[in-house]
Amino acid sequence: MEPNTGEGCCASVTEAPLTEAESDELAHAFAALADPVRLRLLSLVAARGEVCSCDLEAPLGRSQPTISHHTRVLAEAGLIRGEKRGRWTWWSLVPDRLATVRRALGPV
Amino acid sequence: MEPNTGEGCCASVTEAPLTEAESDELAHAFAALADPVRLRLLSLVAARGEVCSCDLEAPLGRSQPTISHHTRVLAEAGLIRGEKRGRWTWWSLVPDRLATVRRALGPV
DNA sequence: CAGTCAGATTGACAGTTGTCAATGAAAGCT
DNA sequence: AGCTTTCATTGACAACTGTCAATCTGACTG
Repeated sequence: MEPNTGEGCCASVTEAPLTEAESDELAHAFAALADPVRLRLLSLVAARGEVCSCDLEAPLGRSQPTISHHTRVLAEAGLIRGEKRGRWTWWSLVPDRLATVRRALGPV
Repeated sequence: MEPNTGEGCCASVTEAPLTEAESDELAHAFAALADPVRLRLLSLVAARGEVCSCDLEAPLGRSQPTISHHTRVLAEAGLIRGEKRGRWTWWSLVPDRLATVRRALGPV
């Protein structure tokens, strides 16, 4: 069994004891997922493929600054990516990052 | 495509917009995973199969009340299960729960 | 029964987080 | 240039969270 160096492709909770660096990194990702508004935001982005911020306020029932806060948290965790086009910022998923986090919870 | 009722077996962020109930439930699970000490605790339990609380203080570098706090959070999220045998509480994973949370992050 | 040991609970405190109103910044329109 | 729209940033505040010292509860031991 490979030692878990903290730099590998797939740190997993169930494979080998996590290093501090790995657990910090993973905890950051899970923290981004640990809010119901952000989870619904994520599912809206997933459902529509691409969404601009202004289309999130109504379905999520939060103010514009709050939406901006949540998109930033998700983006900093690498789970979504924003692309500015004209006046709009278009948000989309980062599937690889989601897959990495998912794999951290155990064998596929 | 099935509507997401909030009572199904596998609410998923990437399948259909989450209901508020689903996102609350999921966020609770992710919040339990959103701490590096708890992630390392989880990986220790996974590595050894069964662990008693007293064996967690040293590797995690936290006091006994803090360990007790973290095991409680993980247990309330359904991710680990504690069984009292004599003076010790033995902790083990709940694989089904881990799988459910994992599946919430997308298709297998 | 008195003592010890594993673990839970309580209380306190500092640090973090979700929220919104107000403001700022950049792009497009007239 | 001036106005509007879209989003980001700042500041403030209440709520929550991780941590430990102190204490309490049970279970075993002698």
